[in-house]
Amino acid sequence: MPPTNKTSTVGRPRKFDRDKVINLALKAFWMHGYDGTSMRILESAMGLKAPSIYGAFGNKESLFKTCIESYNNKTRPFHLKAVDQPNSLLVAKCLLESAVEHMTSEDNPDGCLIFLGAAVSSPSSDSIRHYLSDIASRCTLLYVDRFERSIEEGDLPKNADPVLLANYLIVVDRGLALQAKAGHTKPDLLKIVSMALSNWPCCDR
Amino acid sequence: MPPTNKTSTVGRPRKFDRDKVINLALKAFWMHGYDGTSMRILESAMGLKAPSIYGAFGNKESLFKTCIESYNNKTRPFHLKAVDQPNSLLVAKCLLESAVEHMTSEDNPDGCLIFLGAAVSSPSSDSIRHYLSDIASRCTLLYVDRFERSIEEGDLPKNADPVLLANYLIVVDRGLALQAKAGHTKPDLLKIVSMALSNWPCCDR
DNA sequence: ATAATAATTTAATGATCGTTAAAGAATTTG
DNA sequence: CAAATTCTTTAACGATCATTAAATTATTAT
Repeated sequence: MPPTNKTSTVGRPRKFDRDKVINLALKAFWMHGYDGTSMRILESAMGLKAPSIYGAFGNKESLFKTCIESYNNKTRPFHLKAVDQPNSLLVAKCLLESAVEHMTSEDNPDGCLIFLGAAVSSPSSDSIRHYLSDIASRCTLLYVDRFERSIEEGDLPKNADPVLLANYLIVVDRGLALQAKAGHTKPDLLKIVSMALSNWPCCDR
Repeated sequence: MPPTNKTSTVGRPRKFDRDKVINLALKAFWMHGYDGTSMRILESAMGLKAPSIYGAFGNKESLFKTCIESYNNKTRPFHLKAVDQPNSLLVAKCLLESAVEHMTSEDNPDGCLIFLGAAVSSPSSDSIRHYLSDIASRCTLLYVDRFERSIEEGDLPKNADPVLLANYLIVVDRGLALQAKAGHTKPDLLKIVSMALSNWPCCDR
């Protein structure tokens, strides 16, 4: 049985909120990356001692994956909102603009946990990199499917390449993440988004 | 006096070629990033023991900076070739296409040392991140200047924004680097380049 | 030859890494 | 109450981190 947020009915109850400390750990990973976030950093970020962390989450890698899961749950609505837009240009616009919002929000560290985490590859964390790359791939597929629908619906030309369009968006998205991490501001990034969308092959507008 | 490639005339001569081991270290950093590249990795990559490395390069950080310098010297010709193109579209095309070539070359690790190195930020390597971000900024400026010239020369409209154009290229460049690191192939990336350039605001063509 | 110098080798340093054993504290069950 | 269970705390584990001291080796200068 996997660990849940509910403490067992017997024994000493935990005195921290699981979701709350996941969020704290998430921000630590987001700031420093997987390798850059030591257990000492996690301890102070989460306000817990190592054995409590291990008791609740297994080890550092599974804590990281738990954080990624939480991160995905939080960002999924943005993707669903994007693919729910009425045409492909609005899909792309919605994706990139909420990405910029997400990457430059006051409440969050700069950049994107998934994209930037996949940039690192210490030998010890190759499995982390592949894990994150897989997530990015699944995310791309969501947009490929959406653009195939756009071709059927006629808001993209018949000869449009859904895979290319989706990959293009992901490349811009990734680039924005690195640019945000390098300290560029939200207005600057939004200008780039609008330029990146000015070549979109719409049929209607 | 800073260390040079020439061994002092007196004392035991070094038995390794400085430039050669810089190149070996460079590839190690390129593969694993600054933090991910331990001294053990460097020792085996360079075929040297730690004290020889320290003797020749100071410490890990200054070895890294030496590698970056070498990397810059090797990539500078590509940028100079790009800004030497006759108009801004060709400048952009040359930049992105040689970037893809560079990031997916058989001889090199995937991605871009500068861009991806700046993605990480362990507390210990914040200075590294800023160092790399500065390099990227200087690189951007090169293209800003070039596009200002393009406006004067008339191959960009008078109302074009050179800073935006340069930043757009850098964002795409950074995105391509992450995409390459995630395993995407050269043909895929070149298709994205051509899409990324299809919105270029040329006056002539 | 001897002295001086510098690179290499071996082996170790203290710090920090992720992880865990052992003991103490808090709760439910019988 | 006592027993059982589970979390927290303290303190440590071996491994690895970047770095260096000391001894050895190879070369030039005298």
